Amino acid sequence: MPEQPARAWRLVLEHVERDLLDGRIGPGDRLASERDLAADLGVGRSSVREALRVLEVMGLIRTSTGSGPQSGAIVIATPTGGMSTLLRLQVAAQGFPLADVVQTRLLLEDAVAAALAGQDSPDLAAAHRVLEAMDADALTPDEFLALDAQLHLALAESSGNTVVAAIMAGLRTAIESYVQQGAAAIDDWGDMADVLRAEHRAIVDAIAAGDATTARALVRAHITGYYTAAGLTRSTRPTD
Amino acid sequence: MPEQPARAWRLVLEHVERDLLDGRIGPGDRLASERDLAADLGVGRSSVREALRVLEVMGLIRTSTGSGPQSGAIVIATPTGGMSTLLRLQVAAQGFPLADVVQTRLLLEDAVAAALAGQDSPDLAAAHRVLEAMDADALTPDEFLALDAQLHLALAESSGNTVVAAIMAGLRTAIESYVQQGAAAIDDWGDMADVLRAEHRAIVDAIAAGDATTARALVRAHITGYYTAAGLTRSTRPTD
DNA sequence: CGCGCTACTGTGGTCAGACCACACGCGGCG
DNA sequence: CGCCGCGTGTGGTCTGACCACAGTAGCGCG
Repeated sequence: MPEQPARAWRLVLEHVERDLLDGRIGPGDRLASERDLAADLGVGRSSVREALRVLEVMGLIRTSTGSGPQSGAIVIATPTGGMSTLLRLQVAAQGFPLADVVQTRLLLEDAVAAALAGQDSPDLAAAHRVLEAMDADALTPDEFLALDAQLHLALAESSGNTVVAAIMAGLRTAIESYVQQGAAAIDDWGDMADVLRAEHRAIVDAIAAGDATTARALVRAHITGYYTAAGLTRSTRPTD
Repeated sequence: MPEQPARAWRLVLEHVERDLLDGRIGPGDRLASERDLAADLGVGRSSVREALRVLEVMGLIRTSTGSGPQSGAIVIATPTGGMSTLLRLQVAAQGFPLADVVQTRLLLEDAVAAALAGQDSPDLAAAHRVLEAMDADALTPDEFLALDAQLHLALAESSGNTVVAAIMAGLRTAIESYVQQGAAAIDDWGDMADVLRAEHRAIVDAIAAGDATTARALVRAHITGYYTAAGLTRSTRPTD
């Protein structure tokens, strides 16, 4: 073991993780105040803050000012935010090629569709609500894409796997700016929106019918089709 | 928009992300010094540090003391570390049920095996090296499991999808302590190790033969088999 | 006695300044 | 010419201070 030089903020991070693992604290509980943590662990308050900042960005805690039961750092464990931030930054820093992100999304969407189709009575209520919202006529591309993201996320959540849902949301966020840029490159957005609407309904119908094979195929065609049209198969730059 | 109260550290985070997206900085480049960043953005140095700490934990930068070209904060973009930390913490905070993590891993391993089997000449050199290392007789369960992780990771990396590889490494880390605990619950570890060795070779052989269907089936059996034996199908506690 | 307002207390958020250990690199010394 | 030492800039940490904020306790008034 290289025996890290025991950075103070890491001490705090490990302390909180230990408390979580041992069940001393859980979702909804308050962490000790920054000043108390600093005193307990023998580190400066700034080091405590650095650790809490990490936990906050990762979606583990929520911090609020003021006093009372709702103030301070509270364990929330909402993975989506942290996953989105991580993937978005990694894509920005070129740690993740765009193509790999798209491919991974394809893989997960495919699995989600198959899993849902295999369920006895998949909960498609949320998906149907979004489908109806997407029928509105006066949607801008950004609004439409936001609903599109909501639909795919609703399907992922219905599949019951929180990890897959969080990763999919993160992947989606990571390439959001690229997708929006791609939408601008599409000639007739109205046509494309109609095509996407039809594809969405076909996918949901196939899932409802329990036809996993068809659902998978439709999902693959839906995603690859859009990305090809938006020119996302080759590397693009988001802003310039 | 709720218009966040513009927290100072977030300003720094967005500034760095912008620089990354616009290509002003990239892998290998140095960030401005903490003091310079603080002065440029009009925030305190502690706020800069909180943002950099987040970037460091997420695997975006590496910081070193001293002077010279290798000192300071350097963009590295190694996603594995950040993904592992995120997933591990979320599991610890009960944001991710263990079952979902296992299921997601299964899904990804399955896809990796199929993708590799579909390649013309998959690069299995790394996998073979690990296979040989696992043949050693005097391996403790922990050592064996570490090699096992290395093998699965090698396969994921060979598949060429960095996102999938990073996520798989992260999932593996997240449940590491549970897996180790499960190993202790297995009656005859020597037998189990032999079974695992045989399964590994069968998987790699199926991939080399280009038999995707067999490879998928073997992978599923391999993983579910071990998790069942280790009692990881129901919720367990890592330490008590 | 009861209601409402105020001041207090404890929280995170931020900044400024100080000190340390460290590593590079330049310049002087042998 | 080579080597050693100190200067300089870096992150790492701590301290202390101040702010805004929210809940609460207590006081004063009706």
